[in-house]
Amino acid sequence: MAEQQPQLGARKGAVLRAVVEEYVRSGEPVGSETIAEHAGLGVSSATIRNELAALEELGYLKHPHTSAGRIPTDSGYRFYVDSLPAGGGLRDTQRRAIASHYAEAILDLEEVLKGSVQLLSRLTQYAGLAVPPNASDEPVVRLEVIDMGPSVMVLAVGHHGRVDKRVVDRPDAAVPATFTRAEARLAGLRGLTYPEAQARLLQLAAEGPSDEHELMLHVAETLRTAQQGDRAAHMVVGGVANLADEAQAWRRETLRRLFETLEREQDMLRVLSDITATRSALSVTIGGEHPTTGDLDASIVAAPFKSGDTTIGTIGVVGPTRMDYVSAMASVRAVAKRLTELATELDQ
Amino acid sequence: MAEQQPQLGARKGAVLRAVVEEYVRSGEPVGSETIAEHAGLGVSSATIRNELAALEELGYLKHPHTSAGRIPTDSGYRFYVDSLPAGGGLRDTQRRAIASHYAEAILDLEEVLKGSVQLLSRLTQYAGLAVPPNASDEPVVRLEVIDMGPSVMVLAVGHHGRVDKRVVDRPDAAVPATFTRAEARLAGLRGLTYPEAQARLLQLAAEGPSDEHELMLHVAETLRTAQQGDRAAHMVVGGVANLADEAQAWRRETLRRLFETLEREQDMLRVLSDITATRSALSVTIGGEHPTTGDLDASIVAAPFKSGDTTIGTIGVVGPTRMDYVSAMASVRAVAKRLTELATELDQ
DNA sequence: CTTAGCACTCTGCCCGCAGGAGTGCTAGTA
DNA sequence: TACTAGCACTCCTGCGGGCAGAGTGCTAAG
Repeated sequence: MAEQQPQLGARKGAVLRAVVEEYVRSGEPVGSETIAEHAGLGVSSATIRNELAALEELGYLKHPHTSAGRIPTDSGYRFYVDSLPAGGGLRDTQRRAIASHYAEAILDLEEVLKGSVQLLSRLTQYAGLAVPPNASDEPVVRLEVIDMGPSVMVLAVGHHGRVDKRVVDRPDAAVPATFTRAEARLAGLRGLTYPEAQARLLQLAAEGPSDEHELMLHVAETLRTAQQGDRAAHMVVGGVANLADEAQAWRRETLRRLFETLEREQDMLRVLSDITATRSALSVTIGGEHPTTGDLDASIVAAPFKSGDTTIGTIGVVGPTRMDYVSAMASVRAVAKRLTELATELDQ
Repeated sequence: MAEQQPQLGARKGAVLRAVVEEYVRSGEPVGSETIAEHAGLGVSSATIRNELAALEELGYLKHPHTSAGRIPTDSGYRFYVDSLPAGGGLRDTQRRAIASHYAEAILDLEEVLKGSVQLLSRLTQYAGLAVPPNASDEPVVRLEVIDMGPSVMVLAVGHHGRVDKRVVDRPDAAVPATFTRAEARLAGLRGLTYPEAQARLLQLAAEGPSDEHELMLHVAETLRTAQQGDRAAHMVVGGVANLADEAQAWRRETLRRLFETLEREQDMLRVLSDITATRSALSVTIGGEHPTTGDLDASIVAAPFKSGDTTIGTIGVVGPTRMDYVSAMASVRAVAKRLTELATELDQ
């Protein structure tokens, strides 16, 4: 990472880092004097002023007004984040909180995710969010069509513990025996992956007796949604109250839009998948780097978690661009790591 | 309702109603002049001032400071709400929105609830919330124990379309045949209600072979949680962004606490069950009338919905004490009515 | 019982001003 | 050449005073 960023010269980099850290800490625009005193560079504030002017020229800093200190731009945060060392940054209290949170074994991945999102929001004081696994590579362990009288419930259980249900109209031609036969056929699909089972079902629907036809199509449809769009219905969000904290300087209107965005799960899912598609490990999206976060002054720190070698989901935090990136990144990294261990273990 | 409230005299009542309506509309403390002009009582502002002073004495109004107008106290809102006529109050646009929302038939009650909560939040501009049915009187239509390799998934499906799952440790003594036998036994419980099935399971666990013992206890436990505490996991909340709107005068800190409370589902569930336990139809809780809403300046309007004659859940909205009660009550009443129709129809 | 009239109170806002923070520049120094 | 001290300048912020406005509460009269 640190190699890819434009060269700035060691001191400019140090000054920029100092501005970011001080601004994140205090929330006030940072002046040359403060940096000269605290950053330990051994130069006077006048020299710092020259550097600050240069950094502003380069687009890393900005000025609320003439006689105020500097605050970082999105690019400034970007430079800062890219210049951070790859690991570490976890405070001892955080490390302990993580350890004790996962001390109790929970077997249901969905529950684990909910807990992890809560944990992240407590660790960082931002909002936590997670995209649970979708069902592409997972084997199907159970498919059912349950006669509910006026309707039919279609149920699919995946090997990772995923359960999808849909309630659909009862086909006119269906009689009790239809369900018995259908279930027998469905039992034959166990062990196939979702896409395989879906394909096979379309075939069965075409071949099988006409009263089963419709049922099979419903099951196929259930499997299809389980593989993609339906993830939305299961996005996990927690700790949003943190975003309303006074420490976050969001204007009321921006805050409202932020909450709206968090509720439109489709949007958040697109952001997260955009993020994790481009980068394979821990990724940070800062303000305007993504259109959705841009006009919200929000940043997202997210990391994928895996089972074995395949990525099965994403977990992260949302906070203000003026975020404690060190702590957020360390927390997300650590939680994603634990999740990967857990998921790998649960699946084996 | 209107009979139970303390007698005030017609004009005092009219003045109080005028203050509430004007304050809800404008958000500004209301002065005697405004009322004299708009309320159409045909008396001068001086007379109104006397009435206002009396209403303040009685605890229905308060004064931010000497030279400001009046705003209602919680008791003031209470009087206002109790004096409202029992029905009506739905605007035409709202009526149409409700009709078109339910035009498309959805069979899954859980999905219907999510949609209804969204609908309510849009209708009222507050946050919607709902407690879905628990599983006390419902017949069990399917019970399963699924061998997931290192763990076991217990699955219970209720007749209303409810699905409960739990992932538990795989008993050491279990072999594949254990699951086949267990499922056969579980099939025998179909049609029993949750408590009946639970009782029967404890019996089966005691009688049955030892390798099934543990499985049966897990199933019994799943049924138990489905009947009570577990409801928390399914509380539906929507439109919380509305609460962050500038129109709502909540201080930042109060807003944060409000969001925290909404996230602690247990708390909200207790509030809602407290509410619906005491009143059978549409109920309104205003600020300090309940400890949880008291220091949040929040009110809750909620109504139960039923299937046939039994109450199966609750739906409502949360907003500021300075709420448009007429619109909120009408919307909640109408949505609860539709839900009752739908649930009754789905269950038959 | 109601009302007109009026003195009084308190807020909100505008204004101007002083203080302060921070910059940018220039000239001098290692 | 790179740094620094010094200083003029800019712009925000906070504060006090004064003024207009809203609204009350009281009194006295109808």
